[in-house]
Amino acid sequence: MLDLNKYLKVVVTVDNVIFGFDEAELKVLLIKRTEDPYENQWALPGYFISDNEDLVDAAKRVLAETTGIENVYLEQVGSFGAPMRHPSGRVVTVAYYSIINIKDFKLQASSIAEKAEWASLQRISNLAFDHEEICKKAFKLLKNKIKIEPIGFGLLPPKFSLTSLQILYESILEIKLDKRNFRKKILKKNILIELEESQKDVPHRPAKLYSFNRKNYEKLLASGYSLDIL
Amino acid sequence: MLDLNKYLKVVVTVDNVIFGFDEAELKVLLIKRTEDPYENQWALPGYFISDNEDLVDAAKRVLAETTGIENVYLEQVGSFGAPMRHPSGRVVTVAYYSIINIKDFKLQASSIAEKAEWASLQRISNLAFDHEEICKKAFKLLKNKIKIEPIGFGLLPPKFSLTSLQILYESILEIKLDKRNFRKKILKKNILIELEESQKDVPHRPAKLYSFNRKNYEKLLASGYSLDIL
DNA sequence: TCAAAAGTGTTCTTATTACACCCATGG
DNA sequence: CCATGGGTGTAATAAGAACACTTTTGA
Repeated sequence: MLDLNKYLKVVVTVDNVIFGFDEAELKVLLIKRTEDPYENQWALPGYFISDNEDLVDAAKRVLAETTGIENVYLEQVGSFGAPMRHPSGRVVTVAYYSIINIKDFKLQASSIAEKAEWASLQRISNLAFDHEEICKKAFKLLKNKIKIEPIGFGLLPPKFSLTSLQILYESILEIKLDKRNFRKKILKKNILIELEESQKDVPHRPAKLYSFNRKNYEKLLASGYSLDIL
Repeated sequence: MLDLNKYLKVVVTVDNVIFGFDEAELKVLLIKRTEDPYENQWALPGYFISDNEDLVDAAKRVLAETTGIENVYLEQVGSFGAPMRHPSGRVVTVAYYSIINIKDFKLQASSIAEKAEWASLQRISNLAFDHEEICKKAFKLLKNKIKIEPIGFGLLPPKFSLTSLQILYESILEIKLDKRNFRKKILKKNILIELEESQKDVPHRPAKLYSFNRKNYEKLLASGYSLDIL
C-alpha cells in the first residue's frame, strides 16, 4: 500500500464568491477577517477544509459558518495555489461561486468573520490574499453561464419586472441592451409567466410582474434545447 | 503569525488531460501506472506536487516527467477532492488540460509510467481513480472553448485541408456539419492562409492546403472581436 | 473507367439590429 | 400638469440551414 506520508502535504482551504443583486447592482459577499493574516481586512468567506469532507461540502459548511448562508448550489471556480499566496506558508485554496437573492438571506457574524457585507463589484480591489483574482475568475464564469442558462432568476425576487431582468443582464454582461429587442427575445423563450399583478406605489406607470417558469424551462431542456438568452 | 500546523494537511497531486487528434479521431494521452494503487492500470499522467511550485508548474513538470511532453499551454479543469477518491488516503488533485498535435511529440516512458499511449476518447472507462470523471469535465471545457477560440489548429499539422479541419470540429463537438456551410463560414473569418500546395499521392482529387493565420487572428482579437466559429 | 474525396452557389428561413412615441401613475 | 419609467411594432440587414452535382486524382 502506498504510504502517502512520503509526499508533501499542504493546507487546503475553500473560498466562496457569492453574487447577489441589489439596488440595480451586482454585488459580492465579503467578510471582515478577525484572524491573522490580513486581520480586519475584507476577504471572501473561506476557511480550512476538514477531513472526510468533499471540497464542495467544505465550501458549503464554511459559507454557513462565516455568513449564515445555507442551502445554496455552488459551482467550482478552480484552484489557486501560488506558493506565496498565503503569507504563513503553503496553502492551496479551492474556490466556488453561487448567485443568490440578497433578500432571501440574513447575514450573520461568526468567530471567523466579524461581519459579512455585500460589496459592489467595483470595490473588490484590496481584498486579502489573491481574492481579487478569484473574484474576477468567478465573474467571468458567471458571465459565460448566464448567456446559456437562466441563472439570473436566482438573483431576483420571485416576482419581477422585465426592466429588472434587463438591468440584471446588463449588469452581469456589462453591456447595454435595447428594451424592445430584449423583451421580444426573452418572452419568445417561453420561460416566463406573466402574472396578474403589477408594481404598486411607484411614481410612474406600474410594471407588469413576471415569474420564472421553471417547469417549462425543464421541459424545454429535456427536449434538448439550448437557452442562449443573449 | 498564524500557525498553519493546527490545520489539516493533505496530499495534493496534479493530473493532465492532453488531447490529440489522429486518424480523424480525438484521443487522450494515458499512462500505464507502475505504482500502487491501480498498478498496471491506465490513468491520466499525474503525480504529486512539490514545495515552492505553482500548481500549473507542477502539472507541466509532471507531464514532462511521465510522458516526455514539454512546453505546452495548460488550462485548469478544476479540483477533485472526494474523501475516498484515493484508496490510500486523502488526496486532492488539481487537473489541467491541453491540446497538442500528436506528431509534434515523442512519448517517453518513465519510472512512474511504464508507457504512455494515445487512447480513443470512447475507451476512457476503467481508468484509475476518478480519472474518467476528470476526462469528461475536460472534454466539456474543450467543447465550449473551441466554439469561441481557434484552438483546433493546435491539434492539426501546420498545413491542413479544410476537410481535416471540419472533421476535427465534428469530432470535438460531436455533431455533423454541412461541408459547404462550414467552408463558407470558416473562410469568411479571415484566419486561414490558402497555400499554393495541395495534398500529394492521394487516390482522389487532392485537397488544397491551408495554414492558420495567427497574426491576423491576433489583430482581429485586439480589435475586440469574438471568433464564434460555430 | 471506377472509386473516393474535393470543390462549389443559390434559395429560403430565421434571427438581429435600429429606432421613437404614447401610456399610466404618484406627487 | 409634470416627471418618471412602462410598454409597444416595423422595416432592413445579416446569419443560418438545406441541398446535389462536377472535378481531379490514383489505382
